[in-house]
Amino acid sequence: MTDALSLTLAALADPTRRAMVLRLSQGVATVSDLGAPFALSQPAISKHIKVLERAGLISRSKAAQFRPCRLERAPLVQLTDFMDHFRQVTENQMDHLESYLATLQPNGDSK
Amino acid sequence: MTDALSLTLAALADPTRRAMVLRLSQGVATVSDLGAPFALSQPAISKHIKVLERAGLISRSKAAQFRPCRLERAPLVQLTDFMDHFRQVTENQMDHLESYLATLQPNGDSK
DNA sequence: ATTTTACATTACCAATTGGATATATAACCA
DNA sequence: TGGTTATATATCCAATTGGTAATGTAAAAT
Repeated sequence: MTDALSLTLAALADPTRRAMVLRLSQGVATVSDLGAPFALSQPAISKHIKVLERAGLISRSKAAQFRPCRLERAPLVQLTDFMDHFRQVTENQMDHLESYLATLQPNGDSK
Repeated sequence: MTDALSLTLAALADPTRRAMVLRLSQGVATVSDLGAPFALSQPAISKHIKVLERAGLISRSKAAQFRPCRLERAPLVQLTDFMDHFRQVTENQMDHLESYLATLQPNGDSK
């Protein structure tokens, strides 16, 4: 399971890491920031972050003792592109309802 | 890792299973159909399919000796909804280019 | 009735994962 | 200098995963 998309999906297949990534979608955060919400040991947090980093979902810089993390868009874009393959399957009932209602318009011609 | 979204992501974090799911997005297929493209033992195929089933991504019916599989939309919708949280991050340059070009139209008013 | 087809289940294995504790490193602070 | 803060690394462990070969089962086909 060495390909990029698999790494991304595996990294996101954990609620702790998803919460971290959601947090990072609001802006940069340190390792401690990311770990604060969880009742986990510090090494456990470091491990989770390393998984995200290995998947390319985040990158880390350096500032004093801190390692600020920020979200990277490439893997998210790749995953979104993959999900596009299922557009036909996932288009929801609201969408269908809208098209259906459109056919019911009192002047229901297409132009 | 027992929640629905984690199960879905873990199930998709494997190229074999992603290929199966893509195949199923084109329509129903039997277990053998799904396994045919891969150099894997039959139990390995059955295992992969069971992972997809456990994640709710597919359901199986019965027809003679066959167990036709079909894609279920709910987990895909849930995942798409999750990805929507990153819309701001993933909106691509094409989108931005389009909006930018719109501002350059020779009669660039909004209506 | 027997064989074949399609699939599931079992038992086993190596590798990976998610957690913990304990220890190391490195920068800031007093 | 010494202590504190932020983070990483090293072990260790149990559970899960992805694969295999062997066997079971149920319906179809001959």
